[in-house]
Amino acid sequence: MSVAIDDDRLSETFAALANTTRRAILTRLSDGAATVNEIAEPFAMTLPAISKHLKVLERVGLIVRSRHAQYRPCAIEATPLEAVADWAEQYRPVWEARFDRMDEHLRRLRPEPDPEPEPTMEKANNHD
Amino acid sequence: MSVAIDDDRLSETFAALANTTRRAILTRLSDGAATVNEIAEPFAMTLPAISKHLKVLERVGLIVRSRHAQYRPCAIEATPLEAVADWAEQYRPVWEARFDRMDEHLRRLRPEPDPEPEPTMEKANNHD
DNA sequence: CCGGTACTTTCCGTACTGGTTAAATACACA
DNA sequence: TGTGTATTTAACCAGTACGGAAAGTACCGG
Repeated sequence: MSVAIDDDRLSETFAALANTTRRAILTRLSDGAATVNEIAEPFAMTLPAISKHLKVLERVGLIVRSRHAQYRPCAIEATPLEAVADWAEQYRPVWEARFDRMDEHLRRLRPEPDPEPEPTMEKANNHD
Repeated sequence: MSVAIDDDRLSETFAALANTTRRAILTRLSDGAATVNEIAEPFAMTLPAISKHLKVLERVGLIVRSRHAQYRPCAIEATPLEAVADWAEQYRPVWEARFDRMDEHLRRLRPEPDPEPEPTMEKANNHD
């Protein structure tokens, strides 16, 4: 099941996850939805700071919010994490074969008595 | 195979991945190691900019570098991506069970106000 | 209306990011 | 030695991120 998302979106998602507080909030919410005050309680920072973190998480779709009286309960929405997992999984073959690549490259850079005059490296560039 | 890394390290890794150029570099390197000039070639930015991106990737262990004459070839090192995949996978039950956690929470948040004054909001200095 | 609770917004300081240009470093080769 | 190539460092700048304090908004209940 591929849930690939736009490249910029993926950047924003990674940026949202690049913060221990925000990841801790997601952990908290995976146990069930909570209000802002409930979420803030374990953290040593002010409510506005938490509010801003929630805004970041909401912006990338990692949480959804509703309203009930004064309360603005938050629930986790993990779909973007599936995209993150999918993105990382594409490198599984790389981390499972974790050797050789540098050696192979050095072999190309430093040919033996091979008649290759310069280390002009071919650009096997199938990216973009 | 669990490759959990510590929380700050994970933040740095996510931060390193929160940039399309750096992710494109990883894509390029998954096809094989390359020198800095080879890596820079497809990008519309100067060499120093690429050099800094490589430094970020190296710092979190996403690439390793060696030296050969003037060349500083880079190779991908995908182990941190396994940690990222593992971290995201922990939320699989959440994204697979798309039942409504919000509803359940709203049910718990019944209109009974429960007026308990809780002014406990100590602010230490846990900057992240 | 008022007062209280639950948040959010605004403003501000500080620090980091991502890019630039110019200069420095490192190495190979003639 | 000097020149060319590969790459990094330094200095700088605009924009953004993360925190706090204070003020603003929204809703409820009397």
